[in-house]
Amino acid sequence: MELFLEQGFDETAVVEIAARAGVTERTFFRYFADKREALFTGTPILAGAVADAAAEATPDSPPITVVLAALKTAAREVIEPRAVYARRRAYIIRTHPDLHERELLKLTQLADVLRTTLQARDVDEAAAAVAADVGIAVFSGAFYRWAEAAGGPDLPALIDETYADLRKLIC
Amino acid sequence: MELFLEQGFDETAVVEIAARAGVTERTFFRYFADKREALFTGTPILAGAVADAAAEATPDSPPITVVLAALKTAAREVIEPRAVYARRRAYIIRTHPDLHERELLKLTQLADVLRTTLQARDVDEAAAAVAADVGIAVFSGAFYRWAEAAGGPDLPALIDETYADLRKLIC
DNA sequence: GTCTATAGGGCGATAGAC
DNA sequence: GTCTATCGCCCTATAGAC
Repeated sequence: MELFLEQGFDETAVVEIAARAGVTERTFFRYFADKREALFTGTPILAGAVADAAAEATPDSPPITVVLAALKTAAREVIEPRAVYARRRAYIIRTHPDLHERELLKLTQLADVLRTTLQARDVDEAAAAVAADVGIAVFSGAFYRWAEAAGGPDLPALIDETYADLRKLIC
Repeated sequence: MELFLEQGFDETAVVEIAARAGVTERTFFRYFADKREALFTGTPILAGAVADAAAEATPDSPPITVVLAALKTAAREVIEPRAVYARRRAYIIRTHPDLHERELLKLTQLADVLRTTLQARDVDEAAAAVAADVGIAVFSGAFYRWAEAAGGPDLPALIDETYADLRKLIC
């Protein structure tokens, strides 16, 4: 992140990152499948928090409630405590299409985690898929607003607002 | 697509594609920014059809109605007539993460087109954004189901079904 | 069209941890 | 003595500069 902020993503070669970390280029690629992956080490942590929160939800809650509550819990536990880092990272990603692309892939993987967790709670496949996708769409919209406006509402509040917008639109 | 189906995406070098097309490698890169782009020549056509259909919708229709109708029209006009091609292409993309990634980016660009079109019709920014995102989520879920099951319902019908699932979930 | 940097993968050698 | 992390050097294809 230091180098990406100093020089830009494209202008930073893997060999430079490796040098600053005190390893060789080859070692970098043992940790990260490609250069972009280095900005996504947090994804499994977020995914784990989301899965845990969803698994622990009270039985018989509607799937969309489970999903949104899990995302809010994860936001509170893993994103808010690293707010400065998360906003810097979001800025780099937002300004580079290749990274944006990778982020979108990670978000669908987060949806997969939610879908699987819901199915393990006996939600049927179609409903689980829709609930997971809607949840991720809401989360991602809310995260975008949150990252833009430091000092505004916190992320769980923005998730609620974004979901309210959605209900207003289609109900 | 011939080469990707014969040998796989990773196993096909740009120089092979260029050779089969009777041009040089350099010429390939004049047409396509990268190897993946060659599978997305249809995106501007789809985006154009969506934008046209959305712009022509009857005034004062609710935004989500405009969006879904535009996507169904575009599906009928540009995807269904090329169904065999579209399913082959979807198969290649689905089985390769790098291509899946690029597809996700193209879908967000399609959402951008819808959002802009809605705003030109005096829909307010937040509502336009949500309607566009929901529309694309529904479209993409429906397209996935359609691509999986040749011989099943057509794409517009699946868009309606997927949207019905969504309403059942959150209304 | 030519020329070049860099991403990214393969593989054997080596050094330290347990 | 085994296991794992890193290195070092090889290679090719992508993609960008001119």
